[in-house]
Amino acid sequence: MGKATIRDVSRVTGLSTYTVSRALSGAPGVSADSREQVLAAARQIGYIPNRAAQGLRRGSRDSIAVIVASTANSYYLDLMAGIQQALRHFDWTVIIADVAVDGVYNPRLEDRIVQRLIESRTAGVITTLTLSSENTALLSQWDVPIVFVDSAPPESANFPSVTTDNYNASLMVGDHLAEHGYRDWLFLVYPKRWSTRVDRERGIRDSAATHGAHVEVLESENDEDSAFRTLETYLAQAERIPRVLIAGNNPLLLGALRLLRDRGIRIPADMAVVGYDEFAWASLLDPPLTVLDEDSEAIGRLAGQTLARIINEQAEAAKDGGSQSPVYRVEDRQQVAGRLIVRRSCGCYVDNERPR
Amino acid sequence: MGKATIRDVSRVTGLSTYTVSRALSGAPGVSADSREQVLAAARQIGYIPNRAAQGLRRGSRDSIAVIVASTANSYYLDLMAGIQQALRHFDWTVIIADVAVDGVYNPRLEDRIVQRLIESRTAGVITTLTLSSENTALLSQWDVPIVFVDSAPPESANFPSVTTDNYNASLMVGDHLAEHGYRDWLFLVYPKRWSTRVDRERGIRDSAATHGAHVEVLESENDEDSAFRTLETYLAQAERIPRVLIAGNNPLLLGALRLLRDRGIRIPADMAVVGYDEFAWASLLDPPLTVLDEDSEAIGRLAGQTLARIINEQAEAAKDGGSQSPVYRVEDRQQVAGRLIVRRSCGCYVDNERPR
DNA sequence: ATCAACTACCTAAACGTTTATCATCACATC
DNA sequence: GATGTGATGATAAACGTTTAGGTAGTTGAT
Repeated sequence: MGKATIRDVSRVTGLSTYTVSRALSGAPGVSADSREQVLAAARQIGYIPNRAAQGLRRGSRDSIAVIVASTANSYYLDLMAGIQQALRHFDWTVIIADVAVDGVYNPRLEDRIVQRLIESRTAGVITTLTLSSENTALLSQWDVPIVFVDSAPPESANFPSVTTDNYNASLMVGDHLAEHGYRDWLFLVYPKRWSTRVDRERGIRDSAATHGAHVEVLESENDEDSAFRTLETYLAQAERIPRVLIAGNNPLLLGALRLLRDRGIRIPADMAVVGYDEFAWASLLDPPLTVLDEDSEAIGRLAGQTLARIINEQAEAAKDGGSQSPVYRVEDRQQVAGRLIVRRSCGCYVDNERPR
Repeated sequence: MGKATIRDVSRVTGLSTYTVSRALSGAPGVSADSREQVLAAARQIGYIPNRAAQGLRRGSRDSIAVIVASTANSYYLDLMAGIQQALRHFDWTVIIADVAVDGVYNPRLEDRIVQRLIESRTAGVITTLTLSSENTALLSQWDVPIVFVDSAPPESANFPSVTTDNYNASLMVGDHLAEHGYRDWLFLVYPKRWSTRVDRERGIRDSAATHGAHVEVLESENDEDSAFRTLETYLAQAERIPRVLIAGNNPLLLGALRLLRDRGIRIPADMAVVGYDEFAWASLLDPPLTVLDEDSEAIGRLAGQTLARIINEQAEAAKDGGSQSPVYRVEDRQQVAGRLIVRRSCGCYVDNERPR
């Protein structure tokens, strides 16, 4: 049949819906006998509870949303894995909300999605980008906790955040390049909407300053094709090619590598290359790539744990008749250290990746 | 406040909840004046409808689930992009349900997730793996349409499916290898649970038979590490290394390439390599990889379109008092042609990837 | 025998919507 | 003046759960 309700179970067993409900949820106040009966009957008629009704009645919120802009970056896969890991033992459904259409960020879609999340009374949000202030406010108004990952939260409400320590990461990159003696760097980077940009750029600039290197910052849209074209245009008008290319993230790296290959620019002989974000194929490229590894799985795990804790505390407080709004702690602004994986594209001849 | 209900809007405007409801949904039977008032009031007090209540009352189902096993394969990204594209203009929420824990498929999790999908009265399911027959039956019982992508549906109910034409794809691979004169192939492949395995293997075997080549089929679990170890064990006991390695999918390819690099086996001089599934870095590897491209975005698009049509037809039929169960058509078993992208790992010296 | 304290269960009212049914009013028609 | 006809809106009953408040029945102490 396919649509048995709790009342059907009640009818079949001759017990009230109250008893059935308690029996099914494992709550006390039901004899072992009755419980047995209920479970048997439920199985027999194929009863499966209706989540919408449950949610409505208990005012429960049962899903968690991860907001991303264009999942095309494989970095999200690791992030998601971490999040799933942290939330595995809770009973939330994790949903991915992509605010990009055909790979490019779309503010109207962001609005629509946030609206939608509130409509379905989402329990919490993990966002990989700085949401519009309207949307942040809206979510807060509806008491939906937000955790920012690899993106800057608005200063206002000390929102929790988990971020790579991008500034120090950039210093590591810069210092390593300086050790090679390179003094002429090109930093190809995505727009400031992805706020990690700020710290990454600051680190690179500071490091350059320290070592007396010159750094050019070249902004591209956050996708492979834009990176290709931006770099193409830049090289066309540059007097000489920079000694080093630093790619702000994976898609940009990909676009850049394509261009360099087409141009026949040799790595690292003509131009050394360093990327942000480790990825599966990095060690198999020609040459193997030196990258700054973000450990996005750890970031995801941390974000998931933090969000879970906040939601649970919030539920606790609400049960005791306290405030509905989530409580954020100062120590929930967390940074995860990155690490530099040195391979050959920077000019080193070592390959420190161990086989597994 | 953050929890205005339709009754609050009703109170503020002095109109009944009936009128408010109709006004908000844009249904007829409300004067322009009242509608105006309602909208203004709703905005003013920050009313946002409660999806659970709506769903409960109208019995509507508003999300679509994509079931995958371990998203770690980047092929899913393209697939998802295609699905999202097809469903963009409908009002469903697309959720990803991963039935793998830490990257390995978990049958208990599959059960739990299907249960969950029914609890939340999911509108439809796209699955990338052949679900257990219990779960397929369960979903059918609850009238949830299922579309299988790159996986074999059970023969029973002529479920719709969208698949690469794996048999012909494998013939293409085999034929190309034969042209090179290779006669000793190793096919490294994932378990039969991912049912594309069957056609892929059949194609390879048939092609080998046609060309008088010998093919060894080596089964590994569906992840990088297993592939590495399986191949390692195989090579340890093999008399000589095969002339060709065909990797059944991306994670296996990755594991295999790692091993070959560690062993110092040169590609294609010692061993030619061909993979299934195109991916962004394929052309940048050393050597650039010859792969069979699946066009998973097209597959996703097709699957999304098909599912949308079926759900809508189902809703239509239900409205006219007809049957609730989805109607599947024979022509919804669709195949998408693959194409061989020839680069260098197979032994060819051309690189036919055009720069963009 | 009375009362208290359980246990096991029931009845009925919620939760926030949509909608079937009914009511009212204005106007036109005869 | 009686009647019909649309338009607009109100009332109340659903949808499938959970749960507050209550009622029996049993047991044990007094």
